[in-house]
Amino acid sequence: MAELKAEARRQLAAEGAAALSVRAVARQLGMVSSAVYRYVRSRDELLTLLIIDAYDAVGEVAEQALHTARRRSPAARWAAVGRAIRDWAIANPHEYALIYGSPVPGYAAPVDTIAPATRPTQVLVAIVADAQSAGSVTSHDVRPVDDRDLPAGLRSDLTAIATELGADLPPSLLARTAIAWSQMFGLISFELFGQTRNAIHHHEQLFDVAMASMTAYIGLHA
Amino acid sequence: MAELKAEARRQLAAEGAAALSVRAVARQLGMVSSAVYRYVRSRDELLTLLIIDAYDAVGEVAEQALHTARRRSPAARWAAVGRAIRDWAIANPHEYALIYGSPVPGYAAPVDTIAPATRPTQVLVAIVADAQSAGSVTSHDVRPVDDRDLPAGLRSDLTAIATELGADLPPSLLARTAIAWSQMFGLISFELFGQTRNAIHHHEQLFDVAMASMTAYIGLHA
DNA sequence: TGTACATCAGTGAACGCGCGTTCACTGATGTAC
DNA sequence: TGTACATCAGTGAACGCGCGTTCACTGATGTAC
Repeated sequence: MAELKAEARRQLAAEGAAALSVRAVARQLGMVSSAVYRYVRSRDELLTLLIIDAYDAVGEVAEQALHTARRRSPAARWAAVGRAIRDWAIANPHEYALIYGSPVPGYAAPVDTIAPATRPTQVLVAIVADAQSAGSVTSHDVRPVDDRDLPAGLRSDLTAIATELGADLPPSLLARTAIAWSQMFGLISFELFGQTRNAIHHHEQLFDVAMASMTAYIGLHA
Repeated sequence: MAELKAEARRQLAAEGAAALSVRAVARQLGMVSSAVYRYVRSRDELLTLLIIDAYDAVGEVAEQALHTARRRSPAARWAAVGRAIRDWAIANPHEYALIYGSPVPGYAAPVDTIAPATRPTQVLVAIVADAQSAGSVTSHDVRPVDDRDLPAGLRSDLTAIATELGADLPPSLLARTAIAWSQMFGLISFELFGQTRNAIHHHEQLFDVAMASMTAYIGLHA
């Protein structure tokens, strides 16, 4: 089973999710294709395993980075986690694409993927929540400044998310966090998917500037 | 030829890029698969046509939105273009995924796609450049405030981009634009690719808040 | 200690499928003299 | 006005391929009495 997953991961890394096939995995493992069905109900289930693994891997990396940076400032912690996620994405582009890229056609993510999917997000939210409860989030003039800047529907979404994550975060702060969070993944995706090819060459520098910028935008102190 | 592209687009919309096949297109058109080769050298060329069309479509939509909002404030123009891009993405999710999602495995984008790919970006940059040359960009305290906040490598990338686009933009301002730009596409991708499923339900409201937030961040006045 | 039996990993053949691409061809339409 | 010829859109068969999945099976390993 471990070998199967390892080989599937290898093929994912080499060719991408679309090219992942039960037969190729079996071939590489020196067995007949039907033998794989002893371990896995279908190709989709194999894909699900890989998706969960990928979320766990990036979640692990994020948690590890936060732990290492735990004594530093909130802004430094956010940047450290961001950099760790980016490094992981660059090292594992197909795994990144599998979970943060376009959905695999015809594949519907089962419930088992939900929990691992939230791991990296939880790490980022925890940084902001900690800073907030330590009273160190700076107020500034870039909206949403406070909860009155948010329409009711969005405000209730954000309140529900905060409750779900057990974080005591005002919706406006969580909104800024979500915006910074999507900025981060947007930038990684642009870099990885080639959108900035021929234009940006110093991606790491841009990423660092973006992290500094976005932490200031959220209100995390340096 | 027009019918061929139309049918290919229809299949792309229905099933996604991975499922797009020469044979299926031919079948739908009531002809034999080999007939398609009279119009198109290979499946990859067909894909390239669709990619160019998609970039042109979203570019067109962005340009149109800017034109309609041309008398409004820079911030309102940015938001209008953003909303237009998001609307287009929601209406054409597979086309969006084709150009802004994970790259199609085994497909290498040819040179012909470069020019159309820059169209939406150019619209956004133009808004900022206009505001800048009108002297209406607000300075603020979120880095990068000025060019000294940028490392040399990134600064030269950004200078080159400004020159390329014929825009007179200081690197720091272009950096903020790029960050806001990737925020916007990150948010659209998260929404479209299901990353915020079960958490955010009022995507449009979040998007509008993000646009307001990011224009303030760039320094565009409302 | 030895035997009968169950479990389990993996085999091999087959199913029906769709794919991209090549190739020699047909028959209708248009053009030149 | 009529005929010979070229162009062109599309045909039909074939190539070789890889895929997911099912099914009855074999043979080794482990377990119970």
